[in-house]
Amino acid sequence: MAESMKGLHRTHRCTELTSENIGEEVTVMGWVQKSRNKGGIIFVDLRDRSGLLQIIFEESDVMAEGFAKAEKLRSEFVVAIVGKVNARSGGINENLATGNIEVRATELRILSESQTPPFPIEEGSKTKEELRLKYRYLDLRRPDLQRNIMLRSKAATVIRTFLAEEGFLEIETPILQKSTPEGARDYLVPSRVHPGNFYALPQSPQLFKQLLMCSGYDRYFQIAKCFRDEDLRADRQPEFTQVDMELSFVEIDDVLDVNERLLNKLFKETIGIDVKLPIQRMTWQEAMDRYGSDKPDTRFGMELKDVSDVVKSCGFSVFTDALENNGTVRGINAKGQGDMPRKKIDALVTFAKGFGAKGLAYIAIGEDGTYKSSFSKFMTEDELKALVVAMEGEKGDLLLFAADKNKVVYDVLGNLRLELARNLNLLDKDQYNFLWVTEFPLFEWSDEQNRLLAMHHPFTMPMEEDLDLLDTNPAAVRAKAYDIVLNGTELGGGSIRIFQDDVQEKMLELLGFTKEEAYKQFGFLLNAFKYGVPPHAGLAYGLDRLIMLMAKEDSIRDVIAFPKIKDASCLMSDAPNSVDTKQLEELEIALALKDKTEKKISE
RNA sequence: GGCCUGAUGGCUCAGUUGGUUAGAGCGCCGCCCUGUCACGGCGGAGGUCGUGGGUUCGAGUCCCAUUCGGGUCGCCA
Repeated sequence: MAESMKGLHRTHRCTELTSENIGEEVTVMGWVQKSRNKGGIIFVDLRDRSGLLQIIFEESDVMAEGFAKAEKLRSEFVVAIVGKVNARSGGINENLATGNIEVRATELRILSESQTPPFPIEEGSKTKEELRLKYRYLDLRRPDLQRNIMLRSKAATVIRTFLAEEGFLEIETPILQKSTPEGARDYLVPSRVHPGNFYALPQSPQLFKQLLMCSGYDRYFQIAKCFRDEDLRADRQPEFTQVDMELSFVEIDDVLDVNERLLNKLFKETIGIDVKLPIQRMTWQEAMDRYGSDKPDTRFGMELKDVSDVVKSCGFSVFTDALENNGTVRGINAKGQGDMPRKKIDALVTFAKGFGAKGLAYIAIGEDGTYKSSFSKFMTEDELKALVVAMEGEKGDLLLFAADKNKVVYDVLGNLRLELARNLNLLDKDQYNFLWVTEFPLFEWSDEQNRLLAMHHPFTMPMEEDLDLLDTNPAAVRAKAYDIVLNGTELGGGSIRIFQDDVQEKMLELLGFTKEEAYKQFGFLLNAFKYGVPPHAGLAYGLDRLIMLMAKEDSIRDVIAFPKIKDASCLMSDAPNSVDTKQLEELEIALALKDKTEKKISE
């Protein structure tokens, strides 16, 4: 039977008690982690979100009735205990923050009983995530998850405080928005009042924050929920949180500066890490050339080298054909991996093929200086040697080459580099390497849609130097856009915005919008730009990823209280679900389901 | 949508080339124990091996399909 806590007030969390409290009467409340019944004496580890505290029950202190109750305690019972803090007369427990004290109970109330939980509530759980997510409310009791969630709260507080001190205003923007065709797939919300019409959940507060700049709020931020109806990954959820900001009357350096100071303060105050300022900057082109990625992990080297010139007249047609087709040949040097077994190299080849490579050429340099190579028979000894020299290959190294269109080569080697680093354990989670990547291309070409797409978004300002290219060679135009990268993860990104309606119209035109379509989609923004708009810029962080890296987790599910699984459903609540026919009728929505889904619905 | 991978008591796993009553640790239940903290001792319960077919004298094990998870490519302005 559950008892009332009437008349009791919790005085401390478990680990708020220290040896300084010895002799005090305290009231603690929490969950039974573990009960150890020695017969005439019972030890209970009490748990709350602060940690563990040992409670000791003896009949001389709690009376026969209290002792009888204590004997009934099982894991996850919720209890209130009044007692006196004592120094431990037994040995101290070095593993516990409160290991040198214990509370000698004088009163016990069982506030709530518990069934045996379906999996152990403990740190470092080995239980399948599937089960933990089904019982997420129990999973969230585990210390490691509680630490993550508390870290997240702390981080949000530091961010709010910092930005407020810097003159940013926290302003909310609508969740029910207008759907736009650019970018990710929208989550749609049907309108009852306007049958056949839909709101979209925001992919980001982009347009609204720009309008806030038009309205003179000059520095805005928001910790904003965003939604994208795309497939999930370990670091991607359909709903996620952005730390979103926008500033007026600024240039790139202003934005980067305030954000560097934000990151510095954030990492210092949450996890005690010193972020060295200024943060390194690298252009997009340099990042691609050196790391094959626009979000390079700079914790290790193994940089790409362009060897196109070295091999342009060699006898290996894989290389020369690629060069003739406007491609390049580039390589990476896996130092000291020359003795990698054939089987592992084959696995790397398979890995590379997953990123579009037709194959992967390699030279393994033996400790005796001899070459083992997949293409030695197509090259002269001198040609091979020149290639090894170009790659700075030494005895015992493994050189890996990709030859293809630039995009493929970057992608293959960039990912191969990461794969090797993972295999060779080169990634130190205690090291935090920040990097600004700047001067992104304004556009990228879509083969699928046969048109230019905005690489960042359609409101990104081109670099002044490249404005002339908008008419002649738009694909070469660079943008005033920047990403903040941490250990190979894109933490956030932003740009200087277009604030002239004519440039914005031009941009939309290049993206394939007619003027009419542009106004239909973004008219409220384009019109706003006609009434005096300050130069402005912004940046948004993926808060989940940020916390994931700070907590050294591999999945953002570990820093989100109630995450969704791969198919975007919730294992705990079973969302999404089918709805009542009446609800659909109200919305004037009829379903045209394909067989597979229909079956699922009728269940 | 493609590829890879997993599913065996409550949890985590083992299960040899197909061969009797499918094992272990932890947990759980009962009894005992006044200094435990990975408590200890004794005893006990608990599994149609994700599901459905097939091959076979015989399937946890082989084959096919399917469900439910995870990773990844596509996708993610």
